[in-house]
Amino acid sequence: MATSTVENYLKHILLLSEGGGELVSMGALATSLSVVPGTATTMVKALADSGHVEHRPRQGVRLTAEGRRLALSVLRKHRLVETFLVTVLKMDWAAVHAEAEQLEHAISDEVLDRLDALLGHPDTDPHGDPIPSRQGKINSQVYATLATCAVAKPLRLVRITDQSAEFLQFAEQNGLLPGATVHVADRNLAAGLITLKPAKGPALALSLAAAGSILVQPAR
Amino acid sequence: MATSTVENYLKHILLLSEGGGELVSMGALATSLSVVPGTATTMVKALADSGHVEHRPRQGVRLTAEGRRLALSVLRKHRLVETFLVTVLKMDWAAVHAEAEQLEHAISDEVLDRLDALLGHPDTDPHGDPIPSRQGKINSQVYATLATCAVAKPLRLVRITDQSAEFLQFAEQNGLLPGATVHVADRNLAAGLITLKPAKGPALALSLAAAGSILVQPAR
DNA sequence: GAATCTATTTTGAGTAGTCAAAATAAATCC
DNA sequence: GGATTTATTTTGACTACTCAAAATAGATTC
Ligand SMILES: [Mn+2]
Ligand SMILES: [Mn+2]
Ligand SMILES: [Mn+2]
Ligand SMILES: [Mn+2]
Repeated sequence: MATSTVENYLKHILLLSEGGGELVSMGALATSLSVVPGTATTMVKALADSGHVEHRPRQGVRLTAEGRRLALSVLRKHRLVETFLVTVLKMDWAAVHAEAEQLEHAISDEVLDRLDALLGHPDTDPHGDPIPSRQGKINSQVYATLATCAVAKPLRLVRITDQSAEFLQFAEQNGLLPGATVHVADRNLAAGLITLKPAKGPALALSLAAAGSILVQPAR
Repeated sequence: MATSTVENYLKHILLLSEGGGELVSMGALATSLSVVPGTATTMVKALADSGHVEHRPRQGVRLTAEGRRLALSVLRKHRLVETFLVTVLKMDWAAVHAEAEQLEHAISDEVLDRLDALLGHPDTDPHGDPIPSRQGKINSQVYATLATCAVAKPLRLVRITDQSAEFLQFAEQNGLLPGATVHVADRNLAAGLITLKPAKGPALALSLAAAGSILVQPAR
């Protein structure tokens, strides 16, 4: 059995590599896992020995097929657990990430399957993050963000990629949940902000950085 | 935070000490945890340094108030998780022990409270094991077993103390679930077995050893 | 009151993961 | 092309377990 440390390394490599393909630098991986770079190097070499990753010294890491399989299974657990915590236990969507970070390592495949069925086989979690299928398929569709989308067109909010509790709380307060309908009233590159008009509720201003972590698609 | 190893040691000490009071021998503890005796000694000394237990060299261990508090909280998580797995996810009651053994270390107090509410604040788990309250109170009532109870009197089945998957499967197959009504038709000390008559279903024979792991109380 | 048996403890060593700090390689600057 | 900056790797050390095997303390037997 893979330890939870191994599972975390693989999941972070997957998330940092745009789906598993690109090389991930030791620095980025170390930062993402909150360890020092030397630790990441040491662990990645062990992961390479066990066949979970390919390590190109001085260049980065990449998942092997087996590593990717395991990483996707951890990600599936993480996101199904988040969904359960929000939809069944009615927990705050800003709090569930920390919980799922632990539970993803403690849940068996058997429990996961039953959770999946109980939830009606959802394909996204409460944040709009795609849930990998049992077979390891994951929706990798590329969406526009509020920083890059068309102005003055109706949009459906798809996903919030900034997982920080503060941002999620802010988003919820302003009705910015996946499924909500909005449009960008104005985008001012010079000032570095956009004005957003939700279908319901008052207009609000967002920095381009914040806008960039909200994914949308054309509505209707 | 206590590691899951520490949590397991404390929980096993609690379970082996009839509620936390009596001294538990290193041998019994080591067997219960599936480690060699030297390992148990080493860990118990560390646990004593951190104030979770009192170690009487050559005699045994006992929980401190703090150790007991922590052990009860782990036990509460274990049993509420088992209850959730059986009543919500409809899992086999013989399989949930292994699952809960992991999940008990990954569940936060916040999630636990919500699980408890979802389940309607149960006071026993699917096996009839008492669930400690949030405050650490636990029903320590002493029950008769099918090996010691009155013969030919109506009985209500209270609890199955043998947690092995085989025995639980056997019990379920024969309708021996907590709440079931039975009576002991005959007890033959010489042959070492009893004949049990469930309210519904055919009579069946049980060894005294097996009978001793089924707790009952007078029905009606 | 020794000799023996049994449970416990100690010792030495190994695995998994981590950090601090020094060494090294690669990229960038002049 | 040589010096400097930056990222990565290596080294040495530490924590939290764990086991095998030797040492020891008690209890039991003769
Ligand atoms: Mn995690
Ligand atoms: Mn999510
Ligand atoms: Mn456990
Ligand atoms: Mn139980």
